[in-house]
Order: sequence, then structure tokens, then C-alpha cells
Amino acid sequence: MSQSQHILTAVAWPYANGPRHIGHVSGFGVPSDVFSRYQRMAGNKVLMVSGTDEHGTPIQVQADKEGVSARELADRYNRVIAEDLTALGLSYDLFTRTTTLNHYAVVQEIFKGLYDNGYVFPRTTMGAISPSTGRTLPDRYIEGTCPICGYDGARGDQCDDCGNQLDPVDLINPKSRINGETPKFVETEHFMLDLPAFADALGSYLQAKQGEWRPNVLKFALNLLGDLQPRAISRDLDWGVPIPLDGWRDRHDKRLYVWFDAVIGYLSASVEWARRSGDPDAWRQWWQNPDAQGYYFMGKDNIVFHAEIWPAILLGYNGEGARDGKPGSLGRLGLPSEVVSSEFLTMEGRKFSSSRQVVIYVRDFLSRYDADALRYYIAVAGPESQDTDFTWNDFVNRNNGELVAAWGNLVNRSISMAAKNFGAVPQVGDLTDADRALLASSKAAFAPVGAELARSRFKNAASQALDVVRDANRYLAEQEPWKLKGDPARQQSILHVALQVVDDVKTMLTPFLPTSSNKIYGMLGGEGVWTGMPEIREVGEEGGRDYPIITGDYAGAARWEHRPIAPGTPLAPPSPLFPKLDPKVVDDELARMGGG
RNA sequence: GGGGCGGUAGCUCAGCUGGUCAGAGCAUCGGACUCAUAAUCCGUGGGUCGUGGGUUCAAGUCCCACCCGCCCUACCA
Repeated sequence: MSQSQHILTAVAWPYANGPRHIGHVSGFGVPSDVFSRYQRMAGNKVLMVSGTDEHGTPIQVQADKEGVSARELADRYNRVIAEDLTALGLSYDLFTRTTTLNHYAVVQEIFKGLYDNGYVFPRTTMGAISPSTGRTLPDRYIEGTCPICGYDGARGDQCDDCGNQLDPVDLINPKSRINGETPKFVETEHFMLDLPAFADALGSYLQAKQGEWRPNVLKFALNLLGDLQPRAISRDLDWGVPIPLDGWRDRHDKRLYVWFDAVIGYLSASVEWARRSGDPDAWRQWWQNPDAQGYYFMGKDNIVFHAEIWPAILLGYNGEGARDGKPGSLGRLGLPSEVVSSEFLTMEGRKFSSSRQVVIYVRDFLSRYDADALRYYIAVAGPESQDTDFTWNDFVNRNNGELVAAWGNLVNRSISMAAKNFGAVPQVGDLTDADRALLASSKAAFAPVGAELARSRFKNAASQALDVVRDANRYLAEQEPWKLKGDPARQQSILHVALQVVDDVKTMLTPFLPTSSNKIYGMLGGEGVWTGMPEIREVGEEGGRDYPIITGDYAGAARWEHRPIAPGTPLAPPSPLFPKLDPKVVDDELARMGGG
């Protein structure tokens, strides 16, 4: 094992145009938190950052629809999302937003660095704008008749009927999906990121990741290299980060493209975190230390931005593309060590769709079920390596069978017996072969389970921890401590062994189940905090506005290691850890989904 | 159109660079037990590993073709 490392956990930024649903958090939220909690327990220095992504056309469109300003809309959903992610127990060191002055400053610094090195240049292009607002009309917001197959619901970027990629200029009878008006195609000047200049650098960067990244991510990224085009990183819109060049800075009709500013959020959030921690340069440990690792968590539709565009931006800022150059004033910045992408979650066989009520928002879910139950389900049955279907039936089965019947019951029966008979953690006497075997297999599980967690293979990790649970239940069935009233010494030894294994497994499940693991820690007499939980804090910014952030003190007692339990520690009769769900909730939830 | 993923027991899925790889969990059925949220434990059945070829001493595991499902295609994780 290596020494303590600096690990940046960069979590995809949820878009603040509405509340997030469980598909979103299964992609970026739960995986990144399980990973980060494990890394902290393993003794590494984790910096986990994210925030709400608040610029761009969809937010402006939604705000117009609701008759509020983009900022008001973003304020609203920033708070909703921050509250939901906190309730899920996601241990962000800083969860901020893209509308801070700090973020604007960092984004503009990166832009200038790219510009000074020659990787960003202006170009006049043809683009669609809305005649009534003058704003860029993204291709997806234009529909019309497909010039190839005649399908009349084709979008500007692609025809859903024949599958061909289109240019919106070619659409017959194009219309805006926002308000039905006919878009105007005009010449407009935009700044382009010179992606072809990074073809070689990106190629060698990605090649070096062979065997390390999930194969689908790497294949996808390598594939993109074949056709790199300069890409516009500005838009005709007033809701975004201003372009920091003379003659552009004060224009209200040109802003940086939302994705360009969003990925830079990982850096700006790190900078903000450092400043709030009292050491403004602390972020450098995660970005400029050659031994630091950066893990980026997201859903698969984000791969292009994290495996292609973000590395290109960093290379350009560092002056490491085909045009060379030198690092900007922040200094050389590290590229992602690994891009961890989840696949997609579907809902009862269908795509998530808020308009069709095929959705369950995080908030609604957590109003009826525990965060640990959702975290567990996503970790063991989520879209880790392929698209996965969420069904209420499966959720109830796994909750009742695995969390309640296997794990919760082991905890409950062990502590209950020990509390009832001895009122304390029992002494251990001579060990039998069976005792030793169980203790050894429990202790031996730390290494493989940890290794799987470090590789973001959460299903394997959880299932190996559950194997220990099954071993322990079998052990109790074989040893039958409840029959040994006449042999208290032996009875004590058995219960001691059982409790020790409960403690071990509690440790191994902590990344998945922080809340219930904290309870078990307390039940077994643990002092202080086992694993920290996030909280919302209201903060301000010099010259800016107040806003909520998620942060927390995660330096609890939790360590990724076997911890001997102490005989004599008082035990109280336990209460169940996980509520068993009535199978009727399946029907209730399906009915809630609008007729199922 | 281009790219990617998947098709293994009733269900959900493991099976990395080819040789105990035909598995796990759940569900079913039979039995045991009672400490525990009627939880637990033991046993049982069940698959020509999508289809057709090929390479090999040996193929879910590699190659080709095909069928089916899904996803991405750059402003819905």
C-alpha cells in the first residue's frame, strides 16, 4: 500500500434547472461519495468538490417560462439540490455554485491562459438565433422537417426518425421549440477552442490510461480523437460568464459557453475551498502535486467533456498542445487521473421523464425511505457498468432481504443477545476452530473489499462484505449460543466473536451506509463521531452575495481496518437499524407515477 | 449514418489476458431452528452461456456474419 495520497474527487455538477432525481444521483452522487468515504478511511487526503451548474440556455428558457429571472431560478434550485444532496449524506468538502465571483474569476483566468497560448481564437460562424430575444438558439431547440427522410419532427442536430445528423440550416420549415417562431440564421462571432491542436497530446494522455479506466470510457474517448474540430466556447446569451477581453468584457449578448465554465468549476471550487479553509494555496496540493490523483465521477453523457474537452483545456492552459506556450498565472494544472463514468438508470423500464411523471425526485424518495436504503440500492444494483432498470419491486426486495434480513438482523440478534444476557460486550475465552475461521475471514475481507472500492467496483465490494454477513449468520446458526445458558463462558466467547464481526462489517459498509454505521458504532460503545456527515452552511463572498454551501468535518474515527472491540463495554438492547418495507409500497409507488 | 454496450439458470447479475467456467444472490420446493424486524440456517431443482460459421489440442471467454434490446452522437446525470 502507498503512503497517504492527495485525492481530488471531482463530482459532476448538477444542472440547476429543476430538482434532481434518483437517476442523477446514481450517476455522480452515490458512487463519488462511496469512493471518497473509503479513501478517507484508508488514510488519504480527499478533497471532494462540486456545485450547481447554473448558466446556459436551458436555465434561461425555464426561467422565462416561469416568469422569473435566470438568477432567481438558479437560486431556487441551487438550494433545493444542495438540501437533497446533504440529505443523501454526500460528503462534499465543498459544494458550491457557478455563479460566484470566485468562479467567474477562475474561469476568466483559464480563458485568458488559453487565449494567450493561442488555443482560443475568434471565428465568424453561421448560427441560429431567436429573433425575439437575440439569443443563440441551440440546435436541439430547433425542429422542422428532415431534408433526408421528410420526417416532420426532426431536431436541428439530428433526425429521430432516420437517425442522420443534420445541420439546422438544412431543416425545411424550421421552428423554435421554445416559442414556435422561425429562427434567424445569422453570422455571429464566437471564440473557438482549438481541439485539433491537442490531438497528439490527448492521444498520448489517453493511451497511457489503457487498462486503468473502464474500457467503455476509454474507447469512447479514443474514438473521438479521430474527428477533432475547433469547438465554440461562447454563445449569444447574457446569462453566463463574461468574456474577459477588451471589447468583449462588457457585451451583454456574448458569454462563455456553459460547459466551458462548468468543468472549470472543479478548479474554482478547490480554490474556494482553500480560501475558506484559511490557507488560500491549499488547493495546489490536489492540482500541482505530481503524486495527487484526480477522480472524476459522472454519467456517461458527460464523458466527452471530461475525457476530451477538460483535458484539452488543461493542456492548453499548461501550454502543452501543438502550439506549446507556458502555464498561466495559476501554474501548471494536473489532468484527470481517471474518468469514472456510470451508465444510465431507467425507471420501471422507461427513460426518466419529468414531463411524463416517469421520475422519482431525491426529495420525494427521502421523504418516505432512508438515505442508506437508497445509497445501498444504487451501490449494489445501480448502473455501474451497464444501463440498469430501477424497479420498486427490486428496491423493496433488496431492502428487505439484504439490508433488513441479512445485515440488520445480524446486528440486531448479536447485540440483543449480548445485551440481554450480559449487558456488555462479553469476554472472550478459548477460541475454537470455527471462531478463528470466522474472525479470520472477516479480517481478511478488508483488503479485497477495499481494493474493489478503490477501483470504483462498488457491486463487487458490497457483495464481498455481504458474504461475511452470511458467514456470520451461519456461524450463529451452528454455534447456537441461545442454547448455552449452562455454559456462560462459551456463550460469551461466541457472542464476542459475533460482535467483533459485526464491528468489522460495519466498518466495511461505512462508505455505503454512513448513517446506520454511525449508529452501530454508538451501540458498541464508540465515542465521538465515526464518520462525518455533511451540513449546509450559509456563507458570503467579498463583494458578492450570500449562498448555501455543503461542507463538513469528515475526520471521524473511521479507519479502514479491523478494530478490536473492548469487553466490558456496556450494551443497551438495540432497536432495528433498517425499517422493513411493506410490499404494498410497490403498488403505491407505481400508482404515484401516474398510472404506471 | 457513425460510435458504444448488452443478450449466461424463473428474476437480477459475476465470469480479467481461452484450459474445474458452467457460478452467486433472490425466487420455488423440502427440512431445521427460535437469539433476532416470521428474521436465520441446511438441502433441492433449473441453463445446448442470442443464432450460424471459423481459429484452436481446448471457447460464454478470440475472429466473421447475422438477429434482438439499449445507449451516446457533443446544452437531460
